[in-house]
Amino acid sequence: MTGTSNRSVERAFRIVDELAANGSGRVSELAERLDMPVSTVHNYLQALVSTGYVAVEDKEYATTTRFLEVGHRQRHRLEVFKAVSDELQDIAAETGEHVTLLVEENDQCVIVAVQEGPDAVNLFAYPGARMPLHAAAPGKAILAHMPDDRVREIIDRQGLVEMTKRTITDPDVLFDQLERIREQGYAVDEGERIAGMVCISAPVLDKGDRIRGAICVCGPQSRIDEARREEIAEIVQRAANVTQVNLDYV
Amino acid sequence: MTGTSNRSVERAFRIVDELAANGSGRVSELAERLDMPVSTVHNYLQALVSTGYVAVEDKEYATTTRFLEVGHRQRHRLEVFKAVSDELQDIAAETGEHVTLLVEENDQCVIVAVQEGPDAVNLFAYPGARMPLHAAAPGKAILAHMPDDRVREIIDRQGLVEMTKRTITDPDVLFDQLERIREQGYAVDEGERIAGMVCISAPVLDKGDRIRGAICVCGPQSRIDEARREEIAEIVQRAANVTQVNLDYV
DNA sequence: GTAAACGTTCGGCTCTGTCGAAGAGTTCTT
DNA sequence: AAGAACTCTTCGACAGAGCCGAACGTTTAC
Repeated sequence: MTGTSNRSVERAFRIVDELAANGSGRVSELAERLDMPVSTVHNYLQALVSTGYVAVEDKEYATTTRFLEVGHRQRHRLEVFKAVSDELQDIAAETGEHVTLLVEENDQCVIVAVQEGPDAVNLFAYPGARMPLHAAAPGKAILAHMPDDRVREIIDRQGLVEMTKRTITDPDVLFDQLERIREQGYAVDEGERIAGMVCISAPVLDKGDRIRGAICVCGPQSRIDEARREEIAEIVQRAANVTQVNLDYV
Repeated sequence: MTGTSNRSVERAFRIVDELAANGSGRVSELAERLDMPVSTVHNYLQALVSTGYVAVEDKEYATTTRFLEVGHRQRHRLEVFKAVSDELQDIAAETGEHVTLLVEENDQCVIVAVQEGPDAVNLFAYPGARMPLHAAAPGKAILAHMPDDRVREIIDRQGLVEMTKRTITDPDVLFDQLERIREQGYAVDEGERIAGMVCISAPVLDKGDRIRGAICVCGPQSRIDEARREEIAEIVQRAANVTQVNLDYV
């Protein structure tokens, strides 16, 4: 949080980010894109290869499965991930839609697990995908159960970025909604993050009422009318409840 | 490959490895385990946090979901992963056992995807998990379709480490087996990597006969007799075949 | 309330990462 | 074929970045 940092570490991960974004890259290509000297990039890539986190084949550098490994290990230690166990799959089967488990991390809302039901639309949703907390149902469900001043801090740091015309960009409107979410026990968004998509999400709280994550169902607006929305809200809340119980016995 | 390296990068990833291995860690704990000065570890952790790959909560440092993200993005670019699509799930349902997709990376055999059938035994198998190529059916299936001198190089670099009493440790025996695997189209191991487990695996080749990965079914010896083994071999080979066809049309 | 353990900041020294330039390959053009 | 244009890799001298001991805060334990 203070100014202390390490240039090499920063640069190494900038290269990793670039590789992850583009799938792979060559020395000079990366050098140009990152605005670093070719020989420097070359050195970093060598160093990264020797760690095993990057591999090279025919001068094409790419991240290795080590990232998958580290990611999966971490996920398995996320208590809420263990606690949700088969619930996601059950909901996906029951609703047919796209089901996700999300947690808060670094002021953002991150997908931890994805389960696609038989009718799920093809979203760009994969474990690790990030989105702003204010701009979707799961994020709002999470914010609703954070202390108000923490929410304010997050708004200060991240702002209320507009993702679609319907995204909430006024803090007062947001706080009103959070209040309502607490009352009704679940959150809804209609195209606030992705136009034409409806998301319904219930928070997962632990024994001490601390927010641990959210379970979310997403589907196209055309398929999810008022009645179906309540139906799904029921299902999602039930799953969140089961998860909460599991959480306390882990 | 040459001596060129970068101490900071090495150290940063050593810390990441340590965090991944133990789930999380505190400054002094890591300092001791990695034999580095406390202040140095502190600096690195700060740097890592600022990259977003590590997060800290109550002095506990842990890797973030960023690793999951990078890993999943990479996986989606693995052609063989796309090509195998729903085959794994189908095999898992059909056989009831533990089904995996594996590829070669850095002289090792790495799990890319896991699908557990209803009767699957609880293996310590997750995406990113690594094993020696010579010590299990999928690795042997992969080796069988590499040029001989490449296999020799791998043996030279990695050795034939003994994992159980049945692991192949003699190069001649290994080469004989590879020959047989090529003839019969699939590989088998009986407790060569994990005592009591039988694995049956078929290679996935592309148009140019280059090896791209292997599909593997694992189950307890007690449940998989000679007849069932052939049955599974059929299924695995069929799936590998479908994958190969998909691969050529991606 | 005191002691012990841990986390964080500071700053001077040194070693390490840095990057230009040259060398070695590779691919495309003429 | 031979050159031109490119990329990758090696080398080495220099400067500034990382390093770590020690001092300072802060938390935990007893």
